Amino acid sequence: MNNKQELPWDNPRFRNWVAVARACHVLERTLATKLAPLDLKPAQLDVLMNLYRHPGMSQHDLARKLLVGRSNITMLLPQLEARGLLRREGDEKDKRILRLALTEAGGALLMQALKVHMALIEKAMSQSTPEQCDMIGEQMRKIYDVLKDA
Amino acid sequence: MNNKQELPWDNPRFRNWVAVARACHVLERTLATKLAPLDLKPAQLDVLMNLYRHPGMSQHDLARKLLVGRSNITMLLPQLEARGLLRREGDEKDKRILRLALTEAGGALLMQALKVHMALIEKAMSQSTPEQCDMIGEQMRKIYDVLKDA
DNA sequence: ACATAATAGTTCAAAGATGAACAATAAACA
DNA sequence: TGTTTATTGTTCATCTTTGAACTATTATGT
Repeated sequence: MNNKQELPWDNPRFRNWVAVARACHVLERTLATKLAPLDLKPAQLDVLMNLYRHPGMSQHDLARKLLVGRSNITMLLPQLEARGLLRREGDEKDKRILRLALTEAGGALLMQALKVHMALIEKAMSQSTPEQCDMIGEQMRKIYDVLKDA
Repeated sequence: MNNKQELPWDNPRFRNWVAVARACHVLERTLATKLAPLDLKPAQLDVLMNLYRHPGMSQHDLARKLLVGRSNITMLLPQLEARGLLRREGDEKDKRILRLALTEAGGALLMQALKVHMALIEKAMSQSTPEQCDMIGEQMRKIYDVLKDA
């Protein structure tokens, strides 16, 4: 047997990444419960956030931003559209594309949800110094870049 | 309108946390595809890893380790048990409890999967210095501690 | 122009995750 | 002891997520 293989638990990179994953998981979970009063789920909040920042984006663009399949978007949007939180209108030039935008109500709900989200992130990240926080963000962006098309 | 509210995108903590979440998401996704040849999903690998480190743990303990509901475990284990990767046997003293342990085959598959997982994490984290890596882990453990019972 | 590729979005079936209600067992305590 | 409360694991209905077809539209190449 190849027992000479270093066990991952002795490897700092492994242990530290596990910590990242756990922190992510628990924050996502907590966010879900805190958003419940607004009748919003984290995935839906992600949609609203992206539409706020990139009005007029297509469903395909949105799916890529959210690291999610296109069909997921198709299933996700009608609920939000029915609640009057966003609009979908066909592109003039390319009839395949649906352009997405927040409605007024969508923007208002987003602002409420962002307060919740911000408060949670503040609580989580306020234990790090600004320098540590920036460094973490920097490293994570590197990770994303390395893996995004692997 | 309360436009004085600082928008989260201008807030370093927010931006940096978003980067963490995205890195996590993309790594999990990548892991899923790399694990596919072994017919293992990340959630199943998590089970095997925990049983390796904590043989004899109960399903309840496992659920808490994985930050997941007990029913999730109930649905997850039979597949792995049927593949002969783990054993479930009732506790002598407390007949409610099922004690879990890897089989030989489970351990062997785990070792294969760990190579894949390690390689991926190495690829992701090798861009950070050991000091940065440790600092990230340290901060993430703090986040977990703050949120774990919130 | 015409045939072929690629792209945007949808549909659908299968797999996963979740939480509430439940059965069996153990613990607390009167 | 007997009754109440907690705990463990399961079941079940519901909701998400996913990936593989599929349709409609646009781009590409000859």
